[in-house]
Amino acid sequence: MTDPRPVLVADRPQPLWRQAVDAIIRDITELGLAEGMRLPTERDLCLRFDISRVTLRRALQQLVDDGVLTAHQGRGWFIAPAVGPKDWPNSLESFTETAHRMGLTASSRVLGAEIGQATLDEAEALGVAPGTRVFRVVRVRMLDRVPIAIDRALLPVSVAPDLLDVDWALESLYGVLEQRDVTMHRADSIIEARSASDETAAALDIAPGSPVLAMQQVVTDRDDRPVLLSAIEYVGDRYRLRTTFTRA
Amino acid sequence: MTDPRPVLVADRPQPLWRQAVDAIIRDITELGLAEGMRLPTERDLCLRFDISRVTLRRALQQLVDDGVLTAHQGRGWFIAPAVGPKDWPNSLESFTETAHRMGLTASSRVLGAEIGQATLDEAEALGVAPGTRVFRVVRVRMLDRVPIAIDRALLPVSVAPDLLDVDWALESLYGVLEQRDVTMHRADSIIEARSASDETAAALDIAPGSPVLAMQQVVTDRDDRPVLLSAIEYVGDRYRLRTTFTRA
DNA sequence: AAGTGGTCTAGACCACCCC
DNA sequence: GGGTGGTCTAGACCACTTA
Repeated sequence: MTDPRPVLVADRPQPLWRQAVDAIIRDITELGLAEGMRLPTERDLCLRFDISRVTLRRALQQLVDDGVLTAHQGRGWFIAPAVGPKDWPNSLESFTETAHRMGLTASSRVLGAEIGQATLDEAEALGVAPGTRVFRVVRVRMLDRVPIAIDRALLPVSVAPDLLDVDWALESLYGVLEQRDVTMHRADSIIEARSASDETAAALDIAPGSPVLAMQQVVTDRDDRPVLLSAIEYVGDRYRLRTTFTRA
Repeated sequence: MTDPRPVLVADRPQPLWRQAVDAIIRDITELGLAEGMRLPTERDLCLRFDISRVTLRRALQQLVDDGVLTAHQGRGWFIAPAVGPKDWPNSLESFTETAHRMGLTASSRVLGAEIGQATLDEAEALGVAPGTRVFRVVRVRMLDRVPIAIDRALLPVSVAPDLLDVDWALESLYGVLEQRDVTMHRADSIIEARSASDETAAALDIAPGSPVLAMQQVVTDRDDRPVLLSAIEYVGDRYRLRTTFTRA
């Protein structure tokens, strides 16, 4: 027989504890282990991965931080209740993603898509020079054909080219941008209640003056560079926004 | 001379690594170390706390998770850029605190304060039995005498006693609760735009049907136990809500 | 009593940064 | 080259759960 080879490779493209994290996640996803199920004991996992207990526990700790596992002293390690994006403190979701999560179909009616010049306010929010060429798209967002919101988005053409060619009635802005390697990491948002303007009311098929939930967002990438301005007005009784506030 | 005593006690009310975390935080705050300053080397800190390097690193890792420190390989440990409350993703602020931050004075007109029984919905949200004795207070919240919102708060009397004796026209609910050692850590919030009911409109001195921003919150303590239900309706054009969404 | 996770150690080697 | 953090180990003891 040959020597028993370590399950995890010895030379390190990745630290052993990182490999253990990946291996455990793979086990959970591939074996389809459900929430609440028990893992093998730490000592067994050490044998299986051929690593020390300290190293294994570093991996387990990481998985706790990631919300994958929980430990119960004297009992064992258990798979944590699955937290979907909805349980995440404040996940930035596109309209399309939210629709999917709720089992609905998102679509749009395009009211306008053009390339123009950034106004003073827009330029300031985006951190570019006034007059910079920007792409604008105005859409009525619908869930299963029901108009839910009117969405005015704006971004510098330098962020992503060729946006005029996209079929905005079907495509998701977030999806399109991510295809073009634009990362959207944070959205600073201002929210208020307003009366629908005549124009907005007509687009959304509601009475003028009806309450709408207006949200203005500056979306930035991982380096805090603004990539997108978004102004959405949701029909008051057709949308709810969820968020979480925490206190130090 | 006596024996040199360990800096950290040997018998453990707290794990050694936890004590090290506290000691380092104390150093930073008491010595007023500024962002970007370097800490002693790991080996020095081990000597000082009389703990092993593994244990020290457990503490340092915790401080990284808490956003207090950052490590640079080959260079040392550094104090992370201070994140003020304003940089905090979503700080939970009371109406009074927000007013202070903006340099305004918060006051209230009390529409009702009583002890009653929790309804089925309230009991479910609070995680108590229906009929549990709860304290309710309804207030019109004002900034510099201008009515801004109507606030309906509810909490089990078991959380804090004697709430009927408080002068709610002047006191802050958060302030009163914190005096009674109730910690408010998280507020899961649902936000929507609504038309003001006749009752709400009268209380807020606006036209019936005007848009209001309605926010319902379940406020929980550090152990995720619900301590407070809050339903606030803000006058549409007198309030804006700020929040931040992030993406994985 | 046996098994589980929780904590802790002393020592080693490596990768990276700076002089 | 010398100092720093990054990783890893084998072994020990404790606290908690379960039977």
